[in-house]
Amino acid sequence: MEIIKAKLTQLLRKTNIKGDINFSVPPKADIGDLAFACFEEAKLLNQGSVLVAQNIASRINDDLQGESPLAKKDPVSADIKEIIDKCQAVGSYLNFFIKPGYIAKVVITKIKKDGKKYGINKNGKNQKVLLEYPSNNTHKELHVGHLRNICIGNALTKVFTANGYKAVPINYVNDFGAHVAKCLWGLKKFHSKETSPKGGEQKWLGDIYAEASQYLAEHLDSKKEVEELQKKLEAGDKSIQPLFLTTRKWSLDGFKKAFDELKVEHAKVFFEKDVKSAGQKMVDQLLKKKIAQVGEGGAIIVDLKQFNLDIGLLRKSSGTGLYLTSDLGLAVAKNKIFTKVSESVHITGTEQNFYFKQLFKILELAGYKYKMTHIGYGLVNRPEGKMSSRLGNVILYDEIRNEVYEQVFQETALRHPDWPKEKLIATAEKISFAAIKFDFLKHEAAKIMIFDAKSATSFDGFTGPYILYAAARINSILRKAGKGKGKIDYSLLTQPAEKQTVILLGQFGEAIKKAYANYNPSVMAKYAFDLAQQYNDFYNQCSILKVENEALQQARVGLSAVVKQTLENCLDLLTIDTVEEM
RNA sequence: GGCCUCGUAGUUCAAUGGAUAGAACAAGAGCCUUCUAAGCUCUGGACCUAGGUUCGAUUCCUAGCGAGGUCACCA
Repeated sequence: MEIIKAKLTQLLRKTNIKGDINFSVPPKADIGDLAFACFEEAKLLNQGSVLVAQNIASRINDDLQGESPLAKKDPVSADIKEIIDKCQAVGSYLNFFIKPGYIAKVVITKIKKDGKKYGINKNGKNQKVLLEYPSNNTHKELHVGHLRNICIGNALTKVFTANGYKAVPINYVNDFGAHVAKCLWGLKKFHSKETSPKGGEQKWLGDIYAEASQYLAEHLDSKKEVEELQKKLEAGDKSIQPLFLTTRKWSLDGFKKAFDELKVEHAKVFFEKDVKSAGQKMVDQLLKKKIAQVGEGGAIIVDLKQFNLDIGLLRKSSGTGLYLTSDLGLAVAKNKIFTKVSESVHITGTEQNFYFKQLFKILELAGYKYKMTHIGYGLVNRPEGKMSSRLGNVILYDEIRNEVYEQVFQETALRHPDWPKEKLIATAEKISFAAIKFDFLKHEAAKIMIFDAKSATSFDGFTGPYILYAAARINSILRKAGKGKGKIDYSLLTQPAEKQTVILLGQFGEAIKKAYANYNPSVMAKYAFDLAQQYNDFYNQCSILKVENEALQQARVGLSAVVKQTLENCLDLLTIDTVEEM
């Protein structure tokens, strides 16, 4: 695609165009394949009207193919006939129709050559970017929000990498805050006599935490006990250490299992317990530098009102820390381990948007220079309303995974009664994760989304399984086609469905750039769906294996193979695997 | 109340200020002796309101209405 654009740019330059030359894709294929909009040119003439733009479009069109000397003599315009069927001025646009055979040859050859690397670029110049997610807490369970967080984080890591950055996924586990104190307090107070954790260790802790939170909200006088416990915890008091370490391990083991199956591969995990004291030290330093000050009741604060960011609380009046305290310590720890970081990306829920503005401003005041980005993702709601732990309608990660898997397994078993059980299980697992991940990634991160188990487990339409199905069909064709021999003539691919498929394949690299520019993996989800849909259209319109002409058959098999390659590359950015059959 | 998001078909979601606002689901009508029908084709159906900037606004600005989030000892 770039080659064609470059040649067209070269051509257009000959027609007295002064401004930048950019191309867009017309809304419908029957209008053209590539468009040059003349609005910019009209603006340069200080007459930004639609009429002027229209005149320019038809003037250029005449220059290119009319009776003008340029059209007749210029070698470039002769050369361009290899590439372009025709061009047409429509309104303020100049639309080009690309020659189907030519673009098929160029695009397919390129994908064959690049293989798994097709589509990526080196724009990032190998700069180091830290991506911090999902920043989960011990002593609590993984719920559907964490799942969305992980899907986004995984995909963004891949997108950064595909754009030439050195993306480093890290995690920051909050294992040392008030929530731990609450949980341990609740455990000691209400459950000290129970010997075996109910419903699994992780769930037991989660339940106790929820119970304790609710109790404390109603019994304010118990707060002091919890605070005492937190102080002991932070001081490393021996009376609480063993219980802390045991329960902490329960949580971490549970996380590891989930991370493994979701393919999260953190390069480094930071724990709050290890960075908190460094954070407290930094608070002292900020106090010395007069960036921080003593506030109400002896608490330590930073006044950020001049930045319209209210006041940041760095240390409680009791002397214990908060999230901000630890996050400062985390910044210190991160910079010790990772040098020359160009950007640090944090992925959390949008409810922390304000918090991260404060944090970034404080770090900036403290002298940190690298780019800091917060990606907030919207709440995950249920069709029947808001999710909240108090109402007891939080969906846990395990629940979703099991529910989707059950449904996928049954459907797969129904379709393939002859398959051995291991194959059914392996296939159903892959389809399940594809369904789940795709459902979360097809939405833009910042927006609130509704998780509907029904539509996520559906296999129709804009879903992961739909795309896997297209890939599975291609596999089937490739198996039957066997190995082709000799050179394949891709210029035989001139049917509309073939041409459209090829053009879409050629746009993959631009989709990767756009996903990066917007920090938005849903661009890749949309692309994968579009390509699968386009291939299904081709599949229905053109016989592949049953066509008489053997050369054409080989070309179509070749096209199928590169569609599969591109689909796989695209799904890989979403950490979704394809299946051989389904 | 201050600040930050967001209002698009019945539903869930798209659209760097640019062509007739795209999909998917749901509804209705078709397509398997033919490469996997978890597929394809066709039919209806939408920019919260009022101003402003612009040749041109779903997109930018202002106000209003509506939804959500957040505003120092919570995570």
